[in-house]
Amino acid sequence: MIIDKNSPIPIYHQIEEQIKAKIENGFLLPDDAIPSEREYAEKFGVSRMTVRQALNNLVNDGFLVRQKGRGTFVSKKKVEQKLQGLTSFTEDMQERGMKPSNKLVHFEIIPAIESVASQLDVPVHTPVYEVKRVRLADDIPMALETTYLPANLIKGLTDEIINRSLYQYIEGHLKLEIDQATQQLEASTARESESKLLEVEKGAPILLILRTSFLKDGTPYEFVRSAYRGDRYKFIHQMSRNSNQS
Amino acid sequence: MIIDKNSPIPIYHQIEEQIKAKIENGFLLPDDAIPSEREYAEKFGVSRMTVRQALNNLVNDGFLVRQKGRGTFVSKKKVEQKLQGLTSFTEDMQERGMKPSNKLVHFEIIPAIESVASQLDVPVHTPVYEVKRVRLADDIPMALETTYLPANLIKGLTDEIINRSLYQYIEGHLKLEIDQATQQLEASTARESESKLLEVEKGAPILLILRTSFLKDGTPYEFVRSAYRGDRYKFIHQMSRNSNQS
DNA sequence: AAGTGGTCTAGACCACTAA
DNA sequence: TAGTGGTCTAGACCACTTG
Repeated sequence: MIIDKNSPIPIYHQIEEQIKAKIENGFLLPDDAIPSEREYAEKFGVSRMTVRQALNNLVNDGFLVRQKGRGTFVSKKKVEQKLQGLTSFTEDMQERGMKPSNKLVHFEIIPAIESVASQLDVPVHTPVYEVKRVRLADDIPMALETTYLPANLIKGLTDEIINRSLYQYIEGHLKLEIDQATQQLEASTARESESKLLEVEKGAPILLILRTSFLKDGTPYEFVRSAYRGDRYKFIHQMSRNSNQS
Repeated sequence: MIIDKNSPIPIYHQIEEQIKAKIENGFLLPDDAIPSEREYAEKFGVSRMTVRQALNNLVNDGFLVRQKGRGTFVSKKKVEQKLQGLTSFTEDMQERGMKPSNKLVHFEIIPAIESVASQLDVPVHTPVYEVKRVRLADDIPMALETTYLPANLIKGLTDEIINRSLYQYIEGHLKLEIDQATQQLEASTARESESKLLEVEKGAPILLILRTSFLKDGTPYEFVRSAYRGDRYKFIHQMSRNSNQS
């Protein structure tokens, strides 16, 4: 382990990366004590505060745990933040080791009904794209997904773009910055029309996911209603305690 | 604003709390610039590094945003974070404006079966508390919840503690630091036994939530299986696109 | 008693932004 | 050019844990 004091990369960041690498490569194992802050400071020829800045970042990222009077230790898990964050159906299935595919049921511009308009924060009857797809995993139906997009925001949409990647079109071509989404999950049972497309019995368990997605400036750009087969899909999700204690 | 240098509470924490209070009380509004680090240092008669530690914590908690060369500003949102993070049933129902209550079905120490043992990362047959409760909202059944806790970690549990607040006992009395949890959500239908306790028809939609919760050092301390009534409960959840860039 | 992380000081130079 | 946050130093005393 060696650092370059003349590098434009901050020293604390260099230290951080090297310790992180040791953890990820297995040179440092869970529950191992790492050298003390003073040891690192001497070894690298830097001040202890600089070492602390590196360690603080690793603690915040969940790689290390401090214990007063004892030392600093490698975290037990660092449960990978995998399925965190906004993922598309395609990304989601790939994470799960399945092959995603689509069947476009229909694609058209319609005037927004009230429930859609309110989610997208536009007046009722504003033109919106309605995209209805059966989502397959390993060629078996997984979900029935209906997406609504404001036509004046997501311009020039074609069925070809949808089949390639909607997110890439929005971020890459339209240069809009996707920020976050709110989801609602609830249990339901398959309606007649859904049961046929999903190839399950009528009344079979369905996981309904309603998602409204926003751009960086807060504009909603997408409202999605997905009906997942209860027998095939589990939604997985991580959350932390300290996100909002005040 | 004034700080007490002789207080056992660290100075940076005192500064932190006072700035946070100003934001929450509306004395500092979103996009407002706060005084510079040097101004704070002089005003409080402390070093700039101490001020920085306070501001860093507020930045990490999402209250402030730094901009190189410009200054430090109050975050736009911070309201959004609501139903984020790990919440108890009690907190969850209160957020939703409902009155939470419990009915203890049973409470005992049993040897862990395989599925529970693997979630809690202990050998099979290790003693665990099993706590089964009907969770009510406005006096109507909302969920059937079964919690498993390793008996050698969560010591001295009584039904009274459970009825008060399990989390407060773990954090306040046992001094363990709760960190994060992984959840699995799936749609199912009510079994005979569940339908009776939840007061729904057999076969009614059920939202199953399986949660494994971890301490700061990565030790799992709790595995919970909750069966929520599909007709009464929706799980709400926010996520951002850039959650995991390192 | 020795070592650890937690807190804190009083400076310093840098890159960046704004006027 | 003046002011800001970003980085860094070389110390210090504290409370805590362990031998």
